Amino acid sequence: MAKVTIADIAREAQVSVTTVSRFINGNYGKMSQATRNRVQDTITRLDYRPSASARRMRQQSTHVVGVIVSDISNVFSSLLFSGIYTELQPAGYDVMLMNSNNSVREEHDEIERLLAQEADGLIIQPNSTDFRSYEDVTSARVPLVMVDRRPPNQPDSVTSIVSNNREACHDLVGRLADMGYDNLVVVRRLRSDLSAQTPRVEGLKQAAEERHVLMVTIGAEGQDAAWLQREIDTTLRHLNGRTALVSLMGPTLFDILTALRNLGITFPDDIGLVSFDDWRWSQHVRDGVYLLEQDPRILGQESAKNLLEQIRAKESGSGGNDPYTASRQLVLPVSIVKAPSI
Amino acid sequence: MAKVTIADIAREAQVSVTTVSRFINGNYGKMSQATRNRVQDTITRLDYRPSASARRMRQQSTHVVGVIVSDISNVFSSLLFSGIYTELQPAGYDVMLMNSNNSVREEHDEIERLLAQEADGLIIQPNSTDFRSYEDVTSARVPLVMVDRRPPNQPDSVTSIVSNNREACHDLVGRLADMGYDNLVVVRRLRSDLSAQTPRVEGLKQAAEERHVLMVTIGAEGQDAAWLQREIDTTLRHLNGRTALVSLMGPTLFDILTALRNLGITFPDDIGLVSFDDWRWSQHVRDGVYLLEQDPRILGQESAKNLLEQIRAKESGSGGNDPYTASRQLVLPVSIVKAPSI
DNA sequence: TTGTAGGCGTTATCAG
DNA sequence: CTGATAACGCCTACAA
Repeated sequence: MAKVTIADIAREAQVSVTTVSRFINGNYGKMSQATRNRVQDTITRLDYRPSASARRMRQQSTHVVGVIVSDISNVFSSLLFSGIYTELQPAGYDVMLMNSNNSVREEHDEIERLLAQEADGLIIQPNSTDFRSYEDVTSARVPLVMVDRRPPNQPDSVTSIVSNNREACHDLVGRLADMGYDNLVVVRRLRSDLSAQTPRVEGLKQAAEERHVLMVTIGAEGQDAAWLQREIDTTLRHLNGRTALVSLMGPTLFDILTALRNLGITFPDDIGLVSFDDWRWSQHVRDGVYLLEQDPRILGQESAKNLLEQIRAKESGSGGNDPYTASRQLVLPVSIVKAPSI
Repeated sequence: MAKVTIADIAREAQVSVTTVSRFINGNYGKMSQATRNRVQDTITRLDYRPSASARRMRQQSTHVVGVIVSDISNVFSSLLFSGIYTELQPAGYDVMLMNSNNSVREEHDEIERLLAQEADGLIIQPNSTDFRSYEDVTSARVPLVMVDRRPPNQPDSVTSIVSNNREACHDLVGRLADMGYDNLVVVRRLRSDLSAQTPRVEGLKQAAEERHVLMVTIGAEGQDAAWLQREIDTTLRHLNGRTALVSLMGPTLFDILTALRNLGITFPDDIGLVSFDDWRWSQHVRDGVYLLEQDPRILGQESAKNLLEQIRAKESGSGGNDPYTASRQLVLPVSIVKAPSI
């Protein structure tokens, strides 16, 4: 049973392919009710479905959008995708999702694949600190949104949607200092060259200097929970005064809690504890952990909305068919989930 | 700057399109090193990328696989996707991900979209209790894997990959009875017609009868945390003896913990607590919650592996081009994460 | 209101 | 080793 095509429908329904094509595209305008019904019936009878591949050839748009996240098993990514999908699906776009695994190389491959798919637009959570990694996209004039992270040399002509990590961290230190904390132990665990943790560290560092708080950074990149535990233990032994532990990402909080439990360290009695995380499971740990929280779903929605605008700008051709006239720089607020862990 | 095609390369490199096409597909077998280099250079110079849409037209396969999950914001779904992607990406397949939102209607739409995309195969976490919802797929002879849930009337000719929910629950009751529990309060929260919770309830119920344990089910469908709290409170007041609370899905555990805290009920002192969940955050709640756990990533990997086999079976044409000769019925074990909450 | 025919970018089948 | 050319399934001027 070979695939049924528009020609088959035309023959069976005794009409021309043009008529069938018009029907498919909803141009009933000039079509007698009779033919219309006949075509409809034949289509359902033969179980015909127009080939998306063939349509793409004749149109400039594929109605496919590509999304590359850095780690799909992280809750952040799935909520981000959820937000993206919520906007794109009703608009008639299908989404190809790729996981770059925090690797610049894999990311590059995936960008090429999506360009080969002629995706109408790309949303990327980037891994590279060098925007040149993404110039294949811009030089093809493909609508592009960079979300969650921003390469330092990214031009303003490309959309960026991020959280105000830096400021939120700055404010956090102010609060900790006001509460009487003397030291800050920051646990960082970078997984890719480019990370939202970087601006966070910067914000903490600057504020720590301003407020004369001692800041120690534990770089736990590639280290396991046991290592982290030893490191925390050693570090705390060397510090005098009141110390707050800051976890720069959710998964790290998990390891930190294990370490603290094993070490018999409690919060907020022995130390203060703060973490970035995008899901509130930790509110059930003791009396809850003080959180800095993003809303990945909103990041996703805003990304998708802007991407659609770029696509429209490109199609409408008003701005010289340049999608990047619709680009946008957006910084969303990090919100605070208060809890008695500090 | 119009899109550069294979013809442009041919012209610039002074060869025929055939040669370029051969180059693209890696058929260097019969090609002088000279032309080969010339083509390569021209391709990079003009920044040429073959059009996936056009290739699909000429081939029977699209190298695209469609995945429909029931709720992408659930950790289960993202880990499932992660497993699927891990297998499919290296095999050269791109993945379109769709979220059915636990809705049979949306799911149906998405199936149609994926069929229109001529996906080489579909992996579905189904919402419908009636397999006829999926017959559009099978009648098009498109490779299909049903994962996590199984419609009662699904034929064995279609791959099913699920966990042994029923047996795991049966065993659980045995253990609870041995430990001296008299009552079982089961919190169910179905979100779609078809759910992995159904076989779980069945397993619990059967074992409860066998072991003469009293089982009460709280159907929290569509109810919020406050409602659940009241319901738990009332139920517990009416029970004599030792009671274990069983949560049939992760998100519900979250609400249950809130309720218990608000009610001042502790575990394992006042009651026992057990939950299904696919992520171990709850090991940090008190001294940890006893869990029944699936590995969604493995479910995903197995799904993808079988899908690839079906695709190969179809292409090789050995079994009369029928992908379903490679179908498989697989039941993976639920594992137990012990913790002193019972 | 309906039909004809050419072309979208690629691959496969033949010939050289 | 390389080329010419006919499909693939659909859309859209242009005709009728």
